[in-house]
Amino acid sequence: MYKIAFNDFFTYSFSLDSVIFGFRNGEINVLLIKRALEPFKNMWAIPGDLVYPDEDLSIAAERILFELTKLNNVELHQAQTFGHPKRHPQGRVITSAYFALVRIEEFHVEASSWAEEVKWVPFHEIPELAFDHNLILNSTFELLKKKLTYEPICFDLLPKRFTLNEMQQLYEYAFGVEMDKANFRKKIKPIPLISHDEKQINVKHRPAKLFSFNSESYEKLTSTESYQFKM
Amino acid sequence: MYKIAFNDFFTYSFSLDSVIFGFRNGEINVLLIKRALEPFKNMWAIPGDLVYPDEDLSIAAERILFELTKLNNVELHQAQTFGHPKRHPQGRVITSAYFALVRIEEFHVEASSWAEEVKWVPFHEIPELAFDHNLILNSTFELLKKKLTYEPICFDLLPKRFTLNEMQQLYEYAFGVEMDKANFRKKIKPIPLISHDEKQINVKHRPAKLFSFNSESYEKLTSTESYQFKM
DNA sequence: TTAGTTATTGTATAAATAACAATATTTATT
DNA sequence: AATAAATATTGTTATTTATACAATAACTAA
Repeated sequence: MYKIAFNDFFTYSFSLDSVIFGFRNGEINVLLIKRALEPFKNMWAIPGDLVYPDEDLSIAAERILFELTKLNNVELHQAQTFGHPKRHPQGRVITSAYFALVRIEEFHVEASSWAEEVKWVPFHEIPELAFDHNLILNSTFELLKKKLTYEPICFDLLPKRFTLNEMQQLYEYAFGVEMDKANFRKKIKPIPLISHDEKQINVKHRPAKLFSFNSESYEKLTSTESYQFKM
Repeated sequence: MYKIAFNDFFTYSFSLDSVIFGFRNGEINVLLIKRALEPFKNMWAIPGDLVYPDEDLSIAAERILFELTKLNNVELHQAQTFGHPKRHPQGRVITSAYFALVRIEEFHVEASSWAEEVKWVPFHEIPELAFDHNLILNSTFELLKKKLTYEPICFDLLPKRFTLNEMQQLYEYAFGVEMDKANFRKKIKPIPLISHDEKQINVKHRPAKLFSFNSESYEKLTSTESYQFKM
């Protein structure tokens, strides 16, 4: 049993890596950056960097994401922490994954700092990434799938006003299954949606009605009744 | 925007704290230790300590748990990570919570190293703990509750052979609700259980039949069919 | 006007949920 | 041995939810 003085432990670094999910053309996308720095220079990665010694984690996650991609005002949630001693070639860097769900069309992204490029990539077309980022991404996607079943987070990915078919496509893409249209609509009956008088435009078939999530009504339901979102 | 050299970031420390859950007398218990060291000397805490610079996280979690409580061979799972800059009075220490589910009666626990005492405490009777351990414990209990609904982990807490009533009590304690006996039995029908010819002994009423979880059958179900554990 | 395409609603059946009643098996007591 | 007390176990019924598939409606493009 070896003994180590307290200060010997202060030889770590700590980073945060953010998985930003978006939804476009029926596909769940992930925001990637191209690294302009060693290690893994020119490889794609999820945006992440080291935390300042006095910085709270969620603050740091927002700062880092903004520095690399100019993405701002997104709600970041913590996922898993990865700490294999050799995961970073330059030293012991433990990292926590964060994730956010955004409406792609509402946000501007732009490569900045040491990010040479940024782009949205459909989850099922993700290339080999720097560090253990494929591992991080896969584990975070699993978390997303779980949350999709018991929290109304699909509405953070969908446009403010969406068609029921878009909502169905999101679930179909996430879980890799096909669903029956009629039954899907029955299943989501308990979810408080606002049905608008508006319809799709510029589609070359019968346009679908637009809906939006009624978050006020959802808050009431969850606080008063024993309502539980379920998909 | 201030600039920091890479090495300035290596001023962290990293710890792991383990929440060990057990089930006894109809109550979910948590294993606590009494700290023999500053800071928070003499306060109760969940077992945790610093990670060695070259140590993988899950290995470290096992080592630390054993050093403090002599608890061995338990399956630890990662929960949330806590990193508030002021959470540790002696420096920047980020910590990841781990948790395990054990059968109290099968394991020997014993205070060791800088743990002065160890004891099992029912979750609803937890005192004020050192550091942010109440926060960690509560968030990990929430995670446990979620997992209880979609994974057959209650069987890691229950005795190898248990009565259906004990199983029901576990869920009732976790979720703070009363359930109907008859309906509970119908609800768990899809779960593969082995019904034994054995009964409770030393009870002063009609003894209940003993069951055990059929994990082989469960593995088959999850791999072949589209079976999903659900409670 | 009509074919093509997708949106939306309906119907019938099976399965799961929930509330409550009834019966069975054991221990403790007379 | 008979009976009360306590808990285990199974049944019954009505209601809701899930599943498969059919039918109808609304729009575009030709």
